[in-house]
Amino acid sequence: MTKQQQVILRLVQTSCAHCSADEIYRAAKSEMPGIGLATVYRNLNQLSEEGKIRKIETVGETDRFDKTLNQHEHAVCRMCGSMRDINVENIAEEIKKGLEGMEFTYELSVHELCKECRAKIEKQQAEIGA
Amino acid sequence: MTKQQQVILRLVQTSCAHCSADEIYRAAKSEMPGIGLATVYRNLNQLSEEGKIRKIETVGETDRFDKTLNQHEHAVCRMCGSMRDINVENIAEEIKKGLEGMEFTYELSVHELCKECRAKIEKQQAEIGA
DNA sequence: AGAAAAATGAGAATTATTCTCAAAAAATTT
DNA sequence: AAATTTTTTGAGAATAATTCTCATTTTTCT
Repeated sequence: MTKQQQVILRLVQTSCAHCSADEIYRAAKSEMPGIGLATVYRNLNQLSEEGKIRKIETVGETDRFDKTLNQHEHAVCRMCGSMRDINVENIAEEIKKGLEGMEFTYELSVHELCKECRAKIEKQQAEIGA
Repeated sequence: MTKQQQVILRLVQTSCAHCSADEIYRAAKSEMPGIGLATVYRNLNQLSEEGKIRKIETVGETDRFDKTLNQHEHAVCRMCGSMRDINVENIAEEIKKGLEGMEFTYELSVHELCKECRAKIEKQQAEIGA
């Protein structure tokens, strides 16, 4: 673990919640002036792949990073961009409310493997096994 | 309604489902060679604001456009990018399934007005009224 | 038809993020 | 500890989707 990685991890864990890469970059820069933006991005992605931090991707917003690992969702303010945590269990309820009162809007992005691609992968694996 | 707008609307309604702006652009170009990309984007956004078509925004994917107006969600294949419709009523259920079996991943993007901004707006409206 | 308003198209601008690659740092081997 | 290999860094270029600008064209209104 390099010094840069340590600084970045600590910043995500201790400084502002729901930070953007750029916010982390500026914070990191103030204690390590030579650090590069690419390094910040590289490590943020790496740390989130390792499960040490969580990357929050939202439609229309820049990615943010969070220390909280357990499953929860986020709501972004249309005006000021502030982000707050919302509870997974309430989603269905909140969605229903939202659809009625238009108190909020949401976009659900689901990523899967479609039937065709699943079949393709299974075929490939069978070939390797043969 | 300009000719361009008519062509664009018709293409969304009749050609490929879940088209990207670029796909619409190329299709439009083949029957109206002079059309510009900016015009396609402009009209797609306008049409979706008018509620005549629907813009599908997804984390990590380029925007797509859909003729289907009623509320439903979409699932994108991680490998080939193909998109299929999924039913709104099953969201909570599907999310739960997803969390258990990791058959798919999802990102929920909620957009709202935070308390502070709501208060700000109400204050402004009160001032105008006074 | 003529004037005013709106829409178009070409290309520049924007923005967040990733990529490239030479130099620096870290890890490993002797 | 020196030498060698591997990994990581940092600067800036590249990318890619979308929006913006603005002169020109088209449409609308009278």
